[in-house]
Amino acid sequence: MREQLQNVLSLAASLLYPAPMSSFNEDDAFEAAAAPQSLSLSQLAMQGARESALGAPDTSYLDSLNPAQREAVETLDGPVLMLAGAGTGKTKALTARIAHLLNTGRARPNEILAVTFTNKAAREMKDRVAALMGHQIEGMPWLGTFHSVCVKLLRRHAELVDLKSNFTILDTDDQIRLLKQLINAAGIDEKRWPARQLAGMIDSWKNRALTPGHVSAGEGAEFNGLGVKLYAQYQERLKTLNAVDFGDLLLHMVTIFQKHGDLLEQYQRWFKYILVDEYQDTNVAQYLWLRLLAGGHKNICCVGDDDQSIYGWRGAEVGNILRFERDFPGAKVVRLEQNYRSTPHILAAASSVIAGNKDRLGKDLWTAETEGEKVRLVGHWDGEEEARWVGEEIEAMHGGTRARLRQYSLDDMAILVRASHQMRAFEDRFLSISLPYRVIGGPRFYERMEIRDAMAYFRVVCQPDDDLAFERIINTPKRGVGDKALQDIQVAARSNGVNLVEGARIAVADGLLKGKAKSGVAQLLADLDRWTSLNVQQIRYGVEDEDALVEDVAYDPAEIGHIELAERILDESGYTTMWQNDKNPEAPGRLENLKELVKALEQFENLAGFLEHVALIMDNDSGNDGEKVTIMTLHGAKGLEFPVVFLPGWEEGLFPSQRSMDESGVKGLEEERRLAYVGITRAEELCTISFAANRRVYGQWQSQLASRFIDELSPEDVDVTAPSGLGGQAGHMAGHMAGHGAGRYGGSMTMAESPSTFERRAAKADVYNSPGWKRMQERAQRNASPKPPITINAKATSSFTIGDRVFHKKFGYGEVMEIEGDKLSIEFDHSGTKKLVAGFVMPADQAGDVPF
DNA sequence: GATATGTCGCTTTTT
DNA sequence: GCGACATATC
Repeated sequence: MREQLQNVLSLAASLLYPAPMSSFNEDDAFEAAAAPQSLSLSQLAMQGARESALGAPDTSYLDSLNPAQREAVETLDGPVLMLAGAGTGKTKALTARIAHLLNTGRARPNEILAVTFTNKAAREMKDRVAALMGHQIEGMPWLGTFHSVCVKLLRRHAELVDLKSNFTILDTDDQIRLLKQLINAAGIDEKRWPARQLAGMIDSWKNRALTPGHVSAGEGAEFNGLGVKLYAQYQERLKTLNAVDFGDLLLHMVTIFQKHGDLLEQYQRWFKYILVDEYQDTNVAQYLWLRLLAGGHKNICCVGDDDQSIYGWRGAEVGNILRFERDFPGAKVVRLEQNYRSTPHILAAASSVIAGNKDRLGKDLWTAETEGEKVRLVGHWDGEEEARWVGEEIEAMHGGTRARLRQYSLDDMAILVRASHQMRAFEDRFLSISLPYRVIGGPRFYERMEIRDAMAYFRVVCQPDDDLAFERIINTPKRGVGDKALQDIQVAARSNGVNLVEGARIAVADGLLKGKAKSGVAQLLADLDRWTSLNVQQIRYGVEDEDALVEDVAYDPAEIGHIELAERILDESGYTTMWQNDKNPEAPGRLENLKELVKALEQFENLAGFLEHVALIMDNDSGNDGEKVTIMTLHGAKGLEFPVVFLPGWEEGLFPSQRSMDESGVKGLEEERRLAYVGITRAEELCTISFAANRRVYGQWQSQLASRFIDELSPEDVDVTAPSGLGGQAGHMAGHMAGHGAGRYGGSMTMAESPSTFERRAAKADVYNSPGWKRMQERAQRNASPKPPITINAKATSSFTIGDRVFHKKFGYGEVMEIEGDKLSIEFDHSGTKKLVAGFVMPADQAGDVPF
């Protein structure tokens, strides 16, 4: 009770004395962070509600828990490791635990640190806690992803690592561009030493919380002996750009906590309880960060499943979960083993696969269910047939015409692939049969060129030190500024020790630029100044809370809102005009996207807030319109569940991925196996695994071997299903291939023969003995004979005559107007007249064969 | 400096 | 079989 009184008092204090920037003052900083201005009333109301709840706490949320879950929820103090198998209700337990902490008065909402890996998980947790408590939990500012929590902390203490609190968060693209510059400056061949690779190395160092000074000599000498050196230079550049990358968010906070014990102690005291979701996915930096924060009271509850650790390639350490008990002696370990999601066969099949892994903490999943279909296994001739078959299955199940099975909504069905390039086959097929689908994790809205360009403008306006953004916009739209002019500006900036915007100013003033370049840059600078003056810096970083990142700022009526500002930036810069004048068929779509971007701004108070959101939340759960089949990667599917799941492409090299095995050997293979486990356990009622004998890889036909994971499935839980509803499509396939082949490359293409290796594996999988397989084999042979070898020569197909309708990938459809040798003059329907080499276009009727 | 064509390398997985 | 980047040509 005394504590509660204190809480209320300090809360009141926080309202009277705003927190100073970047300082820690326990009495007010956290309060301000968690419960500033507008929340005061609801916060106080909640305090009251809880106090009354203390009299007769409503703990009905405990009633629906099973004994293990209940134990995990009620063991509030001290370290707890919750080993939660797939579908065992771990989110339920986790949220009940938060509710319990609040309900028993152990902590106030803003004293609980709860971290997840994805924004989705964070959102779900927030929603479910709210549902349990019967009202919105407004004061849980520290429930979020590792990254978003760290951004909040880092904004407050930025100066401790020589940053300003309005630092920019760079995405991978910016990171790569920056590294490229450094590699070029170091005078080594960027071809042989690609920036991507360096980025990967730096990432892995950061994941292990290694600053340049801590990288071992051996590792640092990688990358042509320059690894650490470039890393150090990169960090220096980030500092001058006032920017951080993703890894820095964690690493800087670890550094700060390690260096400033007093600050750490204050945070240790503040975060009374710590909860961690998906603990098996934590990397070393995250682990250290958690260990530092939990170091005082050790009230840390980690939830995870070692069998679902699938992010080793990103630096996740399964070891973290395996040694939890050593890190936190006396830890209580609770196993959640009752599965509420899948039918017995699905569960058994998944267990039989994962049993192949060593070093497991070991869990025995069980279910009270008794009914259910076996896992289905289907072999196909090639990837396109696989897609066709899946499409037909989905249609049948959607129509409710599958024997023994109920009718399913398209939303109930998902296709989970190993690698995103597998998605195309399904997309193509579904488009041609008009089966609605949604792709999760595809190219994202915010990664589109026009969106990144627009955001680069916003970035420069918000944070003028952001040279990368400036480089992006300086000649977009064209202002007559080429490489030469940009170089002059860079030199001017460097020799004066200023950012590129200022460098450009100097270059204009000193007459370094001439003609078009000069006037173009001068105009841009004038525009930037005007926009900047209109952009009120409404954020006071360091005093923010989860909902309102913004201090109340008295608006000058002369000032304009950020939405209007954004529109003006895009118009006045000429960026909108640029796309309006663009004749490419995709230009209208890009303008649409820009409109959407401006619309998205409505949800934010200002440009800076928007930029931060975009940097951290690369969500794209748009398109909730109507039923759709979901297509996504296995990684993306973790944490989700679907009544019907298709797992295509179970072939050696693809799944398990060759690369994974080459790079990480047995460890890599085991991670792939866990991925298989994750995939199977996503299914509630029906799980269908498939593989193809042939697949096109890099445009080359390759024969495939059925995956070793197929051998590992327990036979008694699997039905070998014959592909059905096929036949008579040889002509279509040949035509399809010709359509592709007539494209740009057009070299010769030979269809592989049916591989005997495949047959051997198939025999093991018992496919070979099934009537379905025999039929398929026959059919395959029928199809195979007219098909390969097909030799296509681009030149041969390029005999056009005047008046022919043709198709070009970029320019769309058009008509041949003139022919000079192998050059055609084509009048495109939407892109004007162009002169092109014949090999670049295909007859319009052939193009019709190719979806899009 | 901008455009059209050629070349290379590549595909896991993402906060 | 695609896109990023380099080169050639205007």
